[in-house]
Amino acid sequence: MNRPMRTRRQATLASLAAELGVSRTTVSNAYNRPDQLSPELRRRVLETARRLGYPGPDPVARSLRTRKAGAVGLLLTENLSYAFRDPAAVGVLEGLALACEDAGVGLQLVPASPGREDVAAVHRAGVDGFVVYSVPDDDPHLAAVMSRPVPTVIIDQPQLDGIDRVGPDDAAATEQIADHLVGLGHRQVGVLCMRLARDRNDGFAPVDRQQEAHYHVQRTRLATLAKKFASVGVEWSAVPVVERFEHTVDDGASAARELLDANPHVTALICTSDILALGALAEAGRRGLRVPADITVTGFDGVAEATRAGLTTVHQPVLEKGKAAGKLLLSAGDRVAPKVITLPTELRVGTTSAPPRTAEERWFGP
Amino acid sequence: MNRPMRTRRQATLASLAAELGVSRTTVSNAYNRPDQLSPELRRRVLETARRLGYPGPDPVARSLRTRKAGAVGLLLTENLSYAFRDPAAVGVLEGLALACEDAGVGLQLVPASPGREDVAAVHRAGVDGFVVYSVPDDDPHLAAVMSRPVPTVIIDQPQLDGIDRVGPDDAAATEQIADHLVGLGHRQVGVLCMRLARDRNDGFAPVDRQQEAHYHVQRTRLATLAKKFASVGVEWSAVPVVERFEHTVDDGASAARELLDANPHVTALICTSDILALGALAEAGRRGLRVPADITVTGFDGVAEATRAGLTTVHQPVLEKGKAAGKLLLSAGDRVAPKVITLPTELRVGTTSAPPRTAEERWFGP
DNA sequence: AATGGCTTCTGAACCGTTACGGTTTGTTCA
DNA sequence: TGAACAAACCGTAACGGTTCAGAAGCCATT
Repeated sequence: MNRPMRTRRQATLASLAAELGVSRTTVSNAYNRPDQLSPELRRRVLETARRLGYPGPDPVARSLRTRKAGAVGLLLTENLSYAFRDPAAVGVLEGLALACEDAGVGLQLVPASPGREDVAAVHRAGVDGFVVYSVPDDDPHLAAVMSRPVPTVIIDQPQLDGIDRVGPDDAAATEQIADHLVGLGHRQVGVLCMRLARDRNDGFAPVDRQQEAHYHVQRTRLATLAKKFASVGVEWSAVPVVERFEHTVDDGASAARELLDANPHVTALICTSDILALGALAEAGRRGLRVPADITVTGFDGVAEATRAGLTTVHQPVLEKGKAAGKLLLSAGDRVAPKVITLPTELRVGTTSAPPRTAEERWFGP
Repeated sequence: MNRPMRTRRQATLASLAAELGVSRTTVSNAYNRPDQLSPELRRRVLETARRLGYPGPDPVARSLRTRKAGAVGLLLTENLSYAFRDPAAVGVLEGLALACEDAGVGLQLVPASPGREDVAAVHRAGVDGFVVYSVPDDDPHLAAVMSRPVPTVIIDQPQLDGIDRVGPDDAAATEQIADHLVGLGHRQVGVLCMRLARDRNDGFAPVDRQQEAHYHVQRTRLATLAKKFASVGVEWSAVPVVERFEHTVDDGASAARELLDANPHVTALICTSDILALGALAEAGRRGLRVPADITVTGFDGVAEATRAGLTTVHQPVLEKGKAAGKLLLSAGDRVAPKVITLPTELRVGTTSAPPRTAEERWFGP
């Protein structure tokens, strides 16, 4: 405790009313509807409140009565650090926070611990709605949110029956980058991707694991890459895909190392996030591979760091994504049918992609 | 609305009890104290709940009765984008979120819009305590938080009477960097700082504005620099200090430009944040100034980007700062006296600081 | 047969507020 | 002079739970 402990029970609206000899309604009005009572009485109420140390109507009691919590909940991935370390996630968070601020409602981060399946926090959260971001399809927290009788918006998740959704067209975005690489002539590619399921698997991900991935975004991107490259004759099951549970630049680098050690002839590293791609660039540098002359590296998301590094990537408006989700949630109730917002993506060709070296060049230099 | 609208009024604990022909207490116990009723009855309760679409006890009503909201509020600077763009702030946020997750409580970002002095959101937030971070001393939201009868912890603020506080020893940290620069021989220095008050002033900040700064951290850092440099004979009022309202790399660059245009003989740019320092580095590069041969640049905070850039800076454990604040808040009540946690700082000499060039070198090259 | 100790369930009080539909008082105006 | 109306204030009934001190029933012990 860090404030001078009030010796007796906190003053309440009722005790204040009693002290003043007015009804509780009047005190309530003094705070909420100044036009409902004379300025003089209001002044007296407020002054007595100050004298008695009454801090104003209790927010929780008010919420109960008005059936408005004045906050929305955000459920995000099991790993909190991920959300704060990934610039794309921070962008979404910021956009969401901005939308909430605009509307004057709070944004509550709901704890969703990974280990203990402690869904209770979801039930305990006093919020008027939920935004769900980057959660695996089978996460029990997601199910818990769905069981709450409040509006919900999901970001970057597969379409759920009757639920608002915000996200880019991941398949189209992936096609853009795939077309770019195919057009440049790359056929021997490798992929670095983020975690595919809730269990840890730092290493190669076989095709079945790719197809069964619980993270919608990763699943879609991999599936689209597979389709695109298969269409130009690449046997996808032979394409190395390295997965990382954690999502850091260092993990991107180690994934690139693992992939290149086993597949030195790869001409392009396709990364399902910019962060991983930045790591791949670092690893390429360490190996003395020039980018893009010796190897092409591409990312995903188009975060500021990637732009600065000249990374070829697909940009998506992460801030807008969060904002749109917030607005959607806060305008629920106006609608009757669920709404889906698809955000535009844009291929940004940087300085990290080029045609592959020919076999000759590879042996004898350019 | 995005869920099949329940045609009639939501089921409540009472209606469920009535349906089952048991008391409300028993239904409540089915959810909160499974050991208080027979497994068989509990099963029936839960099953009937499912059938009736009862989502479990209402969080707000529960909060009212138990007097626990299960969330803590975070009040941060007027500018939300700042909090998400500054890696140091994100670190604090992450630490705080981790502490909250550990304790299973939510973390609610309380909207504190800059323009409209809408303090209502602070009063409306159903939280068990507040963390206040990086808010100007005279912000009305801060006053509003103080008026709420809940524990509060402040980060990076001046000591407030009877309030827990977490922060580095900014004065000591600043002395470290000042001593380093003085030791190298720098006497002609310039300073880039963040906003000093709530009004915008992009430009030089005279001494009185520095002294009256409403942001505690900035005020302390400037005051300590002034003291240190004065002690070696530098006339502080002649030292150029450029202020920026926004806190971005670009603003750091433009501030450096403004300062160097007016004071080309400056040998060291002291920045009160790493972000500004990164901008200063960029501007130095644009001018063809070599760092540290031609000019020394230092930062503050020790964020990852700064380390990567080899910036000389004072590191402070931002993640720990947030964590400590969270733990402190969540353990309030155990204590009776307010607690102050001072975090260690560490001078990290990178590759951006060196002795100043002599006048000769400046004219004729090294 | 009385006593004590479980387990299981209940009744009533309470948490602090706002919504709703009034009543009272005073002023205006035909 | 009295009808009409606005301003100011009030009483009651929720809002949806949790909690605590028992009551009822049952069994084992003394």
